[in-house]
This record gives sequence, structure tokens and C-alpha cells, in this order.
Amino acid sequence: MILVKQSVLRLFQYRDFLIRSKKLGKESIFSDDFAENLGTTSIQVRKDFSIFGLSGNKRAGYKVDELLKQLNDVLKKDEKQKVIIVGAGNIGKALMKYDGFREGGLEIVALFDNDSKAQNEKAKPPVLALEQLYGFINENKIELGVIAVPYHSAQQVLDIMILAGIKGVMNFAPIALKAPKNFYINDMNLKIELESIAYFVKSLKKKRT
Amino acid sequence: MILVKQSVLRLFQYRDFLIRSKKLGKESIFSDDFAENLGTTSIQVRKDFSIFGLSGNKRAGYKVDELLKQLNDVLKKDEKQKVIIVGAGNIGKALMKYDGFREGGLEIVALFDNDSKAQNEKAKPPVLALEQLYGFINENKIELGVIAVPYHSAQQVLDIMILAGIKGVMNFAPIALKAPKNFYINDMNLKIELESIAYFVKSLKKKRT
DNA sequence: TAGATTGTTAATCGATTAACAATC
DNA sequence: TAGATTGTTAATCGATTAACAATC
Repeated sequence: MILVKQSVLRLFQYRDFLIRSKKLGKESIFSDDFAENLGTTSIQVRKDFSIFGLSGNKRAGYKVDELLKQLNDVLKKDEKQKVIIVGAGNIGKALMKYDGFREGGLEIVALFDNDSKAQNEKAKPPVLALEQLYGFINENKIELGVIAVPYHSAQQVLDIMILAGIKGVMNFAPIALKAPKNFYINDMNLKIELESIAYFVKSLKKKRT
Repeated sequence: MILVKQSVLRLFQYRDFLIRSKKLGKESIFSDDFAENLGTTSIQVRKDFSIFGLSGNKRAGYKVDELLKQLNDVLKKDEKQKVIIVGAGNIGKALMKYDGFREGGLEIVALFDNDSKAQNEKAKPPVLALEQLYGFINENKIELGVIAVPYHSAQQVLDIMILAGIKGVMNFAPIALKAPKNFYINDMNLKIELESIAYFVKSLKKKRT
């Protein structure tokens, strides 16, 4: 198993496409269909499958039900995963309401914020005080978190999360967080992503003149 | 200029770090400082600079003011860029309020939504009807957009944006959008990113047992 | 001068793409 | 059988890392 990271991301997308296709009553799908849906090539689709030992039928593509079962297995989509969000600002609250997570089996069980006005223990996912962060993670054995706090408190928050037992985070704070080797961080730097789009758009324009 | 995409993203991060350092009164910075801040190596920092012709002083690092000027030039950070957001749901509204964009010189000038309850022409960035999308882009010569609509309407919305003159988008809809070659799309698939974190966390756990 | 740092060229690594073999 | 499709091995490409030369 050599190339992995990118392939895994695509496997999740193949899975989503499979689920949607199943709803439409499709029973089998070709590598070309996956490729078209994802904007990639059928070669890459089959390569990805091959890496993870997923196989189809020559001349007949992939059986939807069968592949879905295999994919769920490979992607470890077994039980629901509990997730907490630290920071109940714009981003944090938007993610709380984001349907995609629920669909992906990711359940947001609590938010945390040190602004007492934002706190609400009775809310559907409760918004708790930061002091409760460590205890909550520990008691509920949470392994996944989202960091949606300003950059100056992000590292501090992460340190608590790590101590309490979190194993991986999605980080929206625009800062490179420090964590142990076996801890997984996925940086989502919205500002820089949009700035870079602006940059590449300007570059494209220049090229044509 | 061979490697570019990743380097550009880092250049924007170097710039942010420079701005923060300047505020702290720093006058010069070493490649090691950049590396530490970004979680990369000084070799990569210097390589990135070298690609874009940015130079420092042997033994004395980089002068903050000087490098910042050069970086702004390279990254084309001249005038403010106007941005529109299509979709005034959770994500769309959160992005509207996101400070990072403003700091990066990206001004959100309007949102669009086909839900009349969400619309509000008088709001600070107005929330307009989808029917106004084409005209608004066209009249205001907008080049940058954010797609934050459900996946089933994303392609339709993009088609209008392209026709009206948008040149690049940040896409939050979980679908591979079709666009001409010289159009720039940056996909932000939150669901898949978080799912993949869950996956890698589970993988790490398995490895240790 | 010696040491620390920048800057560039070469080597390696990881991911994608191409070529082609297998087979239904 | 011929054609379409899967699946794997090899080649290429792009990005990172290492080696080292330059110099303040």
C-alpha cells in the first residue's frame, strides 16, 4: 500500500456516489462512471480500488451493493463517530448545523466556548464552557474534534484536547499546531484558500493578455 | 517556475506570519522562523522564496518590510477583491461573517439565495435573489465567488456564474463541478475531510495494537 | 578566519498516468 | 471471436528533501 492519503479521500467520494446511485436504483457502475462523477479518470479509479483490494467484474463493472459493502469495510464505516467542536462562533455553529457530517455518520455531541453568552447546556448539542472540555472528552471517550477558535487560543485548546484523549482534529484556526506524531491534524485555512483562488485567477488573466 | 500550487499556498502563510511579526516589532526574520511557524523546514522556505525570486541577506535573514513588499508584489495583493457568496445557509452566512477574508483583502459584497425568507436587500452585505445573480456579477465585474448551495443546484449556479464573468470559485458543494479549462475551482469538501480524519485516526489506533 | 545562514542544483519520494495483460 | 472492461506493472510527473556552494 504505497499511495494512500489521496486515494482514501477519493474512496469516500466513490462511496458517496455509490450511495446516491443506489438511491436511483442503479445496480452496477463502471469505473468510467466514477471517473466522470469525480472529475478524474477511470484509470485512477481502478488504481485506487486496486490499492485497497476492491475488485469488480470484467466487462460488467462493479455491483453497487457489493462494492458498497467492501468500501464500508475498507473505510471502517461501522459505528457512528462522536465529534466535538471547540469554538461556537460563526464557523463552529455552521458546522454544528451542517448536514453532511450527520450523513457521514459523524455526530456532533457538544460544542465548547468560553463566552458565557454562547453557552447553553440545554441546546440540542449543548454548548458548554471550556472548563468542561477535558472532562467531557475523557468521560465520553471522544476521539475526534474540530477547532474553530481564534488562532491565539488554538494551541492551548489543542493541548487540552490531546491530554484528554482526542486523536485527530480538523483545524480552522490559521496556525500550524504542534502535536505528537501519532496525532492527526487536518488544516482548513479558508482565508488562504480563497486568497490563492484570487491569485490563480489573476495569473490566468495575465497569461491570456 | 516548476512547482507552484503548494508554494503559493505557503507564500500566503509566510505573508501572514510576516504581518504578525511586524506588529510585534520584529525587523528581520530567518528562514528557520518561517519554518517553525508553518511546521515545515527552512529548506522548503528558501526553496519557495527562490522559485519566486524572493531573496534575503546571507547571515542576516530577511528584512520584514522588504520581504513583505516583495511578497505583496508576487502575490498580487494590490487592490481589494470583491467576492460574492451563493447560498445563504449555515456555511454561506458563516463565511460572510468570517474575519479572515476581510483581513486578506477579500470583501464579500453580496450573498444570493432563492429562499425569499433569507433575502434582505438592506443587510450589510445584501442577500439577494438568485435571479439577480447574473446581473450583479456582470454590472460589478465580480471575478470571485463562493458556492455554498446544496449539491443538486451547484452546477446550475456555477453555469450562471461562469456566463456572467466569474473566473474562480471556492466550492463547498460535495460534487465535482464542470467548468472550462481556464476557470479555477477549489473544492472544500468538509464532509469528506472529517470522514478521512476519522479514518486515519482509526488506522493509527490499529497500527499500535 | 570560522560559523551561520542563504540559495541553487541534484536526488529522492509520492502520486498520477500510460501501457498492456487478462478475461468475460 | 472481437470488443469492452478490469487490474497490474512500468513510466512519468510534480513536490519535497538533501547536498553543497556561496558569502556575509
